[in-house]
Amino acid sequence: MAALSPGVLGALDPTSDRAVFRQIADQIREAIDKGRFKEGDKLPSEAELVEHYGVSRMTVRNSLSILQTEGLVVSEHGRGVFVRPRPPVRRLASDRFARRHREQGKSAFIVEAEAAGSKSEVDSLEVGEERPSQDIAARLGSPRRVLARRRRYLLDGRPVEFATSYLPLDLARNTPIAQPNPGPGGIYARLEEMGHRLDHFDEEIKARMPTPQEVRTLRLASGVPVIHLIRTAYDTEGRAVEVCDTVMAADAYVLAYQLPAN
Amino acid sequence: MAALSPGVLGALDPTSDRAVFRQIADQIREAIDKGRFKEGDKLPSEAELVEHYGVSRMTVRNSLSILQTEGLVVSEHGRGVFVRPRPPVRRLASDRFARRHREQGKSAFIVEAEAAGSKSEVDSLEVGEERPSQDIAARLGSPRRVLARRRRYLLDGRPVEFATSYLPLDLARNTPIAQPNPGPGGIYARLEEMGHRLDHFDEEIKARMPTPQEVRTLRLASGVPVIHLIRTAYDTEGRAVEVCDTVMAADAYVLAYQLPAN
DNA sequence: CTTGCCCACTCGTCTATACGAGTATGCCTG
DNA sequence: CAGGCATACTCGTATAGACGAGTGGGCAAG
Repeated sequence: MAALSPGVLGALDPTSDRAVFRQIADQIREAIDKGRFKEGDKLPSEAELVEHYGVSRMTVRNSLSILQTEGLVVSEHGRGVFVRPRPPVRRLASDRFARRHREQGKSAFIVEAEAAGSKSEVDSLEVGEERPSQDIAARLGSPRRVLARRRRYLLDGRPVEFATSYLPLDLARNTPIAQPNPGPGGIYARLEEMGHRLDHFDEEIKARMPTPQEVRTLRLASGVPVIHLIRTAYDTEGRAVEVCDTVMAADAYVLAYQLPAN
Repeated sequence: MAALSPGVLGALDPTSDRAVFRQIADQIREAIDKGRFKEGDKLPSEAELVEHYGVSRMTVRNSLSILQTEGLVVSEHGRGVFVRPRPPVRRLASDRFARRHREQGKSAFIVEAEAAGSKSEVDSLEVGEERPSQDIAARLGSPRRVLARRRRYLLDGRPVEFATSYLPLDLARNTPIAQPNPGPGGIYARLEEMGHRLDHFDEEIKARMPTPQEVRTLRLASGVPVIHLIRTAYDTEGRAVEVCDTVMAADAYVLAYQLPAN
């Protein structure tokens, strides 16, 4: 039961006014930053840390909970506390909705995933009519009812994104868009076939901590924020034809945009 | 000392297998969501919650710490625990670096802030030469040394963003760009005057929890992630002339992009 | 050899207590 | 009335102990 990780963690400074649990968190954080604990490594158990620092278990747990909310470590019941592995990230390029991609027939998500060598799935597909929230209604020009298409995307079995598309009912009712599978190229291809040639998209991006519901849906570790993206699609007549509300696990994504300088 | 918030919080379900501290957190969260506690409101004190639920103080604190990491509440030593107020949000439009804005002479940040009726400041401006990190070097075409310009932006006295611009030394040395104040229109205006007509920007966006250093610099409440934006500016010859690394308080920003559909 | 159980070790939940430190209020003093 | 102090109330830090529940390895029985 002696120090299982000899020399990796130092001693406390009793003269410091920094709280003990913060000092412990600082030392572990530094050890991770410097690579003395690597991705996936098991940290010393709570009991070992109690032993090493001569503090009570609650103090140690307090330290570990700090590192957990920072997203540095994850704890697994019955197994230990581990340095959080950095998952592969998906890069979302700003041209992912370009017409030329649509014309190839596959959905943007699947094309990109396959290019990255990952296995992708889409599940919990729900399609139905509903009353839009105030925010969605405002973006769509205040329709009374909308068609909502909900789906969750998984990458190599891990849920990474949950998205809902909203379309005005007068536009989507009794069309392939109201079917679970709207056909090759997705709903944007169908919209264009129906005469709504797409002109541009507006995207709004926020980041925040997930709600408990989002934690479940995306199986998020603690300390992982979400990226909340709201995209509005406009046709060439300036009408908003779709709003897509997407919540992404922030540790699985990097968004890329290209902006002209003029 | 009776229930100071009569009826707002319910009772525990002893038959539930949901942990007590989670049930308490659930009830407070629901009360906030439904508006029974409003922004800035003081929650019942820990002692009152202990009384109300008949649990120990550590259990109550555990509940509150959940809500804190979710970003729903903030605690203030000696005062109480409060529903976190949603700060005013700065909207960053994707045309904020358009040439027409530059030609007006003011920096993008200040122009936007004034338009929104906020008072803006820039502080901790540091300009100096340094060795670039591996990542920055790769984006700039592997220069050995770079000019770094660091600054922090404040809105109505609150720090919201910390940014560092990196430029290849051969391009920036002995130019106004190496001065603390580069003059009207900022460094992009100077670059264009020097013959580097800007063509486009690449922006990469990630979200994550802040480091302790970022918590201090941006005075972040717990439960607030950061948005990490890395922008690379290219001139018309395809050369990367600047990389700007920006860390933003996520609760203060919404990023907006417009994408063409073709 | 395989199956199943037990046990040791891990983190999860909860209690009870103590003292420290920051804040606000009101009273007392000058 | 102004200033300062006492006090009560707030959250912060830390201890010690108890039991529960998930995991994994080893041992024993079949």
